[in-house]
Amino acid sequence: MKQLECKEIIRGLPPILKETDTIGLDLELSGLRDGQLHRPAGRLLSLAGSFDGETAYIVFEQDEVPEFLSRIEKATHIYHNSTFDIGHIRRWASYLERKNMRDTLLIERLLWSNYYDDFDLKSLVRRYIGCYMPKDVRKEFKTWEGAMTDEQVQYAALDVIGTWLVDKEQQKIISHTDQVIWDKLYNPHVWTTLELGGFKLDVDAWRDLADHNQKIVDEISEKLGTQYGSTKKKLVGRGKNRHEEEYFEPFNPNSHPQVKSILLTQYHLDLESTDDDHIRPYYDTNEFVKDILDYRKSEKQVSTYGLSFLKNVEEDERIYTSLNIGLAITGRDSSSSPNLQNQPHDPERRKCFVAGKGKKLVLYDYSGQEAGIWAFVTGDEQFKDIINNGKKLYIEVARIAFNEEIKKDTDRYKIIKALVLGLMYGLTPYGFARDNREKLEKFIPQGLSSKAKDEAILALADEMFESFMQAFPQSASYIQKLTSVNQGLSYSILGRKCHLHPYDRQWKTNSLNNPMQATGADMIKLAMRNLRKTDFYKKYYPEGRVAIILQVHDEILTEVDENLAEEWSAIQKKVMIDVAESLTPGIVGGVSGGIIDDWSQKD
DNA sequence: ATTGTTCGCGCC
DNA sequence: AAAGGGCGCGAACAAT
Repeated sequence: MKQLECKEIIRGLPPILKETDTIGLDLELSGLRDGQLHRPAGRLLSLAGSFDGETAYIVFEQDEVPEFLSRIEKATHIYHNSTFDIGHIRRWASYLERKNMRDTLLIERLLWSNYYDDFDLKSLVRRYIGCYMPKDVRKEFKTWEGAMTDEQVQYAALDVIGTWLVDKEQQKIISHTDQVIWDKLYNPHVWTTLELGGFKLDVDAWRDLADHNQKIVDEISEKLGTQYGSTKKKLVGRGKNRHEEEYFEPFNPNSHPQVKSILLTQYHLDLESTDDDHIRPYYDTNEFVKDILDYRKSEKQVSTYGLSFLKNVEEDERIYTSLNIGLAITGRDSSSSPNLQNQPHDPERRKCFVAGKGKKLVLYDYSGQEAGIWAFVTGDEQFKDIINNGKKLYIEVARIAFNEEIKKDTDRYKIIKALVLGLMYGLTPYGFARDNREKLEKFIPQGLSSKAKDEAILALADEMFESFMQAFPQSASYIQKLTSVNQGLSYSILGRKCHLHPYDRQWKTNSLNNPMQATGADMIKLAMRNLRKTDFYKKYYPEGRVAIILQVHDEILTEVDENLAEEWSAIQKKVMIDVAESLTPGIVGGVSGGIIDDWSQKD
């Protein structure tokens, strides 16, 4: 394959550009913190730009950044992964939200989500330009000191040439809907994301938790290590002295092969997996299983959520996550470095995430977001009635589909909840029966043989599915419609695409799941954008008195000065509800939450 | 030694 | 044959 070329490199500032110009831009930095590339650390190596796909202009001093930007102010700016570049550029120059900005990475995801799985610039240059783009030089930047070499300058130049060329091709194929989604949702979301505040952590409390769990881990590890360890032989020494020596290798509870082996040889349990679902049933009757599960629980707390997590805490005792915009195939944002979207629910854990001094947290989450979106996309009048009249979803479903009255938190309630949620995501009766075996068992005749029991459980699951379909014909026909023919594409309510591969055995479940998850993703992005557009935010964000901290898919967390909390809380609530009702008109939007001091509190 | 894959598990 | 979806992270294991 032909290598991507740059005709000319001009070391210096670009000319003044016009409104009709587009310029591909890229920063190179050295000394970025490992795994914290989004944080303001490191030294500027270069800022490069190309507005014709042939010539690259490049500067090396941070003092030149403002003048560079001022010369290209009128043009459309193109980045590949804009949050990185813009986040760093803002360290050296004022760089305010602009409409004429595009991002080849994010636009590629809008165009080809779940069709391609590589979205790096090199892949895009290969796909759109048919050229090879060498990337080896990039590794040198990490620790580079002093001026860039000619080879490195060449690399930086090719980056902006590639970005400019790819953008040109993307603009040829982008649909009107994609364009609207970019302009109205994704571009603003980039700027919103750039302004995420840090989440204050109670470091001492975090350490206490780590210590506590470490003790449990050590105890169980010691006990099991000795009890289930084995004697092995190894060769030691050299020449004539080389001989076999016996040694004791302790059992490692972290090793699934070892756990599996013990279960088989000592307890005659031949399981296909040692995960929670498979071994939990033996928790009360098998001490080994109990120890393993207790161990894993605490081990998780000391590994993922242990002392090493504290490397993410910065000098202000805050954690600044990186929000990866629309990275999931459904368009959800994910959080990394560290991931704050999967913090355990234990109150003790959540208590570590606190409001700063003189501040409050404001948290709202969409209540029953899935059900609302389901009611909208299916047009199911019964679902709409349940939601819009504030009735309890699972209790109503039980009444309508099964003609029974159930109470919250009973076994029957849990089963019906699992059925309803599962149906929206493409669950089959088989899967439903498998995952809810123990609960379903209580509703079949007792004293059956194990084979007859399996059959009875599956029959019950089938029957429940059938009853639901009969009772909710509009939902049933929606499911039927989406799973009978693969149209190749699935859409969010805003029209954001997800490709369904014809030979992917998951296409049916994706076609049911994607509109739900993707619309939820649109909703939360829109809500974040609209929060940022409020007068309140525009006034107080620059003063450091309010900031969005995090979104967790159906939940938005902000931090605000104590004396402004009531006002902001009302705004946040209204913005979130309005967004829901604008995306799913005819469905009453609902949120729950309020003002709190730490993340363990609901409101 | 370094890199990639799998498993298991935390969240919505 | 498999049998709701989407993520990120850490440990172990396998391969280079």
